[in-house]
Amino acid sequence: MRAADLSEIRKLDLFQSMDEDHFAALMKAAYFQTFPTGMQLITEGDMADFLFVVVEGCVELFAATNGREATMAMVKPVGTFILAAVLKDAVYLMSARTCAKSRVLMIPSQNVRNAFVKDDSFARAIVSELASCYRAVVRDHKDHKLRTAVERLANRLIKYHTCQGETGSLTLPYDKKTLASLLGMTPENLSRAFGTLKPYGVEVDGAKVTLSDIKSLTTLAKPNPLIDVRKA
Amino acid sequence: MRAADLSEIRKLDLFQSMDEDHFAALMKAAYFQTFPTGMQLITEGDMADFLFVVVEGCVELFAATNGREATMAMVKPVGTFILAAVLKDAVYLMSARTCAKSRVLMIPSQNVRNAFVKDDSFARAIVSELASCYRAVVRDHKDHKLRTAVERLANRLIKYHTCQGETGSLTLPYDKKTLASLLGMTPENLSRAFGTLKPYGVEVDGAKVTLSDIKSLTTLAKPNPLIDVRKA
DNA sequence: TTCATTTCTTGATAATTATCAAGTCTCAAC
DNA sequence: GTTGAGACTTGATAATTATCAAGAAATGAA
Repeated sequence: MRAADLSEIRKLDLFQSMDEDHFAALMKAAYFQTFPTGMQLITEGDMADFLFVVVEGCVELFAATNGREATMAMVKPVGTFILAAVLKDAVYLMSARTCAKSRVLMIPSQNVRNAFVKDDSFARAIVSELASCYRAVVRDHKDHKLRTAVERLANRLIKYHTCQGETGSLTLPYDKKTLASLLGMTPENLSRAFGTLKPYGVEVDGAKVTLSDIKSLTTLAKPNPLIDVRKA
Repeated sequence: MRAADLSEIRKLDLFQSMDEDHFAALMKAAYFQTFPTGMQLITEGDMADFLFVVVEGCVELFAATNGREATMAMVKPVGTFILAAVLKDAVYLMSARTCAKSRVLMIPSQNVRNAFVKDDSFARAIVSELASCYRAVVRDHKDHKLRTAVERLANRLIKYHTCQGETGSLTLPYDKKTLASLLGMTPENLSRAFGTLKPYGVEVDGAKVTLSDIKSLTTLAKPNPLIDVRKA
């Protein structure tokens, strides 16, 4: 691994306050690789060999059963995935594929668990990350159990709008097929949901969305801080 | 707190290998209380004051927004809830109420975080518990994104049947309204879903369900070890 | 017991969401 | 340019799920 990469990784929350020796040991065992778009990194059901850290690009977590497939989450820099499986030394519950050219750090599970035991600071960072992931899934689950598809879309648009600086317009971060699956609907329904939101000032042109009546959109969406995250 | 209670709690996975002094300190600050049925213990949005451990009885985790309410999970002995909120020193994302007379251990958040820092064994147990909770929510989320209501019910029945000894019949552990909400449907729809499963050998009489054709029910349900848990 | 409450079920209907089948559009390769 | 693939949209239709209303069954208190 290059020195530049190392110092970059060292800055990540997960490793920042870690002991120097422990960090070096961890990195010695790790792989830092660049993957092209569309590369499947892990498959649900496989044993958790590595902890993954997305340093650049974007990774889609998805799951399938009985011929159906659903996008579970999108991991952006700097985020980890399948931390729980690594800690429990269990199988992955989700598959992962890159949805952009991505730089990914792969740390062998056993080394993560070793470092976890040896390095208290690392352990705390891991727990913080795991708790965050947990809360994110709970939010997502609430979103799905308590809202209709149109409401989920409306809230998602408000979220993107907020994150992108509240300029009155926003850019969808993923293609519509992926966004649809993430929101738990079919691509056809996403199209129609955008149509439903037209009277609320939502205008779509490709990946660009303009919100001309945020007040009425908000009235419809009823965003809830206990479901919709501020950051990211 | 009574000595008998103390020794019982000490046996729980979470505290088992904890240092004696640390355990004593934690328990000195804790409350061990019995609550009647239907008591609301926490409300989503409130700051996480306590970590809860259900020692006896049953607690329902639920969430609400915009006039709608959904059961998110049921916590049975011995299980914790809102661990992530406590560790992150954040607000609860879910509310909780007892759905039976319940004995609950309440440990002040700050004490949990202190013990977490001081006691490595406790920290490891906490992480294991948190990772398990995380994986449980992921499974639940997959269940909802990848299956129809009838499929969710069929798999749930198979799960209960397995847990209760595969005798050809099972007892629903919650009332049907709660079960419906847990499965993400209305009570009316649960009734109809049971009707749909009749041709697959599912006969309902109150809380008792008999499965006379498990093979055909399984063919319909298509249980998946990456969604449906073995234990519990 | 009786009454009242709650739980559960059933029917009718509406809303939501999915599926199937074009059709348009963009974009890149040839 | 032409072609073809993939993304997206739209319409028609079907399946799924929810809502509203009423009735049956179980439960519990007086």
